[in-house]
Amino acid sequence: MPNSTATEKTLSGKASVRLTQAIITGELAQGQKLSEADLATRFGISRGPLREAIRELEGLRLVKRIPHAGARVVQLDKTSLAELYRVREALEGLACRMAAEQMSAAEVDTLFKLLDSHEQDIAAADGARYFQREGDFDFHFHIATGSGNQMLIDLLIGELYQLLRMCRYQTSHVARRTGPALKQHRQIAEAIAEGDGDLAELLMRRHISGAWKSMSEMLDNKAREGRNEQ
Amino acid sequence: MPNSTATEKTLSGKASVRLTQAIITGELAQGQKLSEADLATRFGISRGPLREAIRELEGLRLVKRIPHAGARVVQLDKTSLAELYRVREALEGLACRMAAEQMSAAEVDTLFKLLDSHEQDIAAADGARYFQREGDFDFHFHIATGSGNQMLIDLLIGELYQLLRMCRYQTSHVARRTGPALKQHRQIAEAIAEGDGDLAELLMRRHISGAWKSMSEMLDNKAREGRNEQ
DNA sequence: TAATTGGCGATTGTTGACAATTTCGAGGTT
DNA sequence: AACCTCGAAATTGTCAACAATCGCCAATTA
Repeated sequence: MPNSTATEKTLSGKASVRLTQAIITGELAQGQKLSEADLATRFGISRGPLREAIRELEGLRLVKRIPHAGARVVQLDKTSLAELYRVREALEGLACRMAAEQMSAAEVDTLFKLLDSHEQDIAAADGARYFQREGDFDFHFHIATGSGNQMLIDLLIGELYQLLRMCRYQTSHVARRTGPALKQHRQIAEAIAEGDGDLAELLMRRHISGAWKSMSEMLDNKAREGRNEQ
Repeated sequence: MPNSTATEKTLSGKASVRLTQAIITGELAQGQKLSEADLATRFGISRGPLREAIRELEGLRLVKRIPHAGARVVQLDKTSLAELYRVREALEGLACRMAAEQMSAAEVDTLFKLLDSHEQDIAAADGARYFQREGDFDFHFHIATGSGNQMLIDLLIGELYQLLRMCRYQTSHVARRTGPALKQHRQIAEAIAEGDGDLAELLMRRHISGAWKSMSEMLDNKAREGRNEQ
């Protein structure tokens, strides 16, 4: 529940969060065309606000619009995901370094509490699911915010994370190793607590490039399965 | 003339580029409110397309919108600029590394031709002006494009560079040392030509952090002058 | 006199009808 | 049979009127 923009009172705002949800959950499939008339009637609003909502999602990079040809949900093929992770590594690396340099003691404390909470969730029955679905983002969210760099925060939370959520949600059915990830999170948190910017950035970059490696393999497996099924 | 989006046939598209120009040149001052009715009549269009244009600029981070309270041109104070340059260093560093890793020979050639052209412009009478206003961007544009990472390209060209252009255009009256910048550009281009990603990233980061240092000093001087005038 | 509240004006949000453009299919031609 | 052209339907873009919300100023009250 990010909802960065505090715009939930206006119709276009409501439509925007609803559309975002629909896209992230896959209710609107990747590459699917967004018919203005259809969606407007489905949401019970006029086409005006709906168009603005679509433009808002365009800003979040969740849809691509072509004049006179309509808007489609963005397509995340393997190439795009590789690009996304590469950019993410650079930006989150920076965020992590800045967080280490200037997070307040209270914020660091919250960070560790987050980790404890996640550990418990994982111990629980369906913890793995929860962790991979949204819990993981709490950690990265908190670090991004802790960077204190508003532009960086906007870029990460407002754009990259939406795409990541979409990708992750739609591949959440496959198993994931949550153990290593949590251990890496702890290491990162400790580097931040010690104010070691160099180490914090290094660990975060390694964490993300590892996540990409894992995701990349998974996509290959999925592609192979798909071929075999046919 | 970036105009990434090939949308110039629709009214909202035209209004968008016109607004962008007005903001970058300072014809619309920073922090100024954008009245829908006023701008619509000034552009000879209806409020509908104009609203969409404003939302487009919101995506470029050139305006900030608050529901029921209107849109204002973004305010670039020193803090925001520091944030911008920090993010830019990370992203252009990455772009430069990737460009070094995989730019084609033809692209590298174009890069050097660009540098030659810039050198001549500087030699000319008002070369310094031209260089600082737009010519410099050609160089960074080309490297961003050469990274081959579409997401990175969108982020740099679609968002960061617009803000930089605005900032630079509006401070273009002050003197700038163009010599060192051009020399650094040459060094970067050579690192790219040799495929040395590490060096290319290092040099680009240094180039940008140096640019920020120079810009930062200039802002301080300006602030001091302002104080003395009063 | 200072703070509060009420209403008035201005601005933004929303709507449904209308215009322009693209797309898709039918028909004819080579 | 394949290709091109033309036209109609569907979709997007634009408009002007209407409704809702916010900010400001004045009147009122403690």
